Amino acid sequence: MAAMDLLGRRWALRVLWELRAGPTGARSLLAKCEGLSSSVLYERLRDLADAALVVQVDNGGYELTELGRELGTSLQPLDAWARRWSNTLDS
Amino acid sequence: MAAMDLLGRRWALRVLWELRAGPTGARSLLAKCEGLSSSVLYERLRDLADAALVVQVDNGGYELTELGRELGTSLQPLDAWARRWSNTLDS
DNA sequence: CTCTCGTGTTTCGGATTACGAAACGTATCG
DNA sequence: CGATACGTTTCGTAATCCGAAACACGAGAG
Repeated sequence: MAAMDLLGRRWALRVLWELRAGPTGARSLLAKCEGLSSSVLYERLRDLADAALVVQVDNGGYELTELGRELGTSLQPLDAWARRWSNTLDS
Repeated sequence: MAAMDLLGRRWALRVLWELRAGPTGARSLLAKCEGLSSSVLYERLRDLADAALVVQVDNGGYELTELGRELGTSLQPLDAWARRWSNTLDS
């Protein structure tokens, strides 16, 4: 499964996750992802760009491509599950 | 997002992915995941077990828990997307 | 019983990757 | 001209991963 090789890399899924909200700057991504270093972020952004899931916009920020948004929506059930799981951890 | 910290680790998602098919042995998982080393596999299996997503069965193999199966089904749209994406790579 | 084969599992040295802070280039605002 | 904010790169250190080897255990065969 080729998609897993890409999404399995550290922070790849998380970065995609954050980009679902819309165009986001690099420094903003770093702020949202606690523990992510800038060097790794740009490496992942290149990975995702090479896979045609992300493109860079005029002002320098990043946003999902059509393909990336499709992946984003198919991540929605995972989002729902993660929220439920997060709640069971509290109790 | 706590789920991302777990699933963001290398091979974590992929191992879960493979376990959706049903109870699977460790050596079988190594065969399915080309490039995965045994040391990392057992580390991930421990991670997933600590998160109550995976349990070890009598004969030594591994299978998803109820929680793990829920996560598995929420991965189904991602599965469908990955297949579509894999096809676009061929053309 | 013993030998063999197929498991799950651990160990460890070398290779790869990630971290984290610093710095560079550029643009904008006062 | 500073000062600030941003995208980006660099680099030494730390963490992680790979990969092969080995160990432990059980099931069958001879």
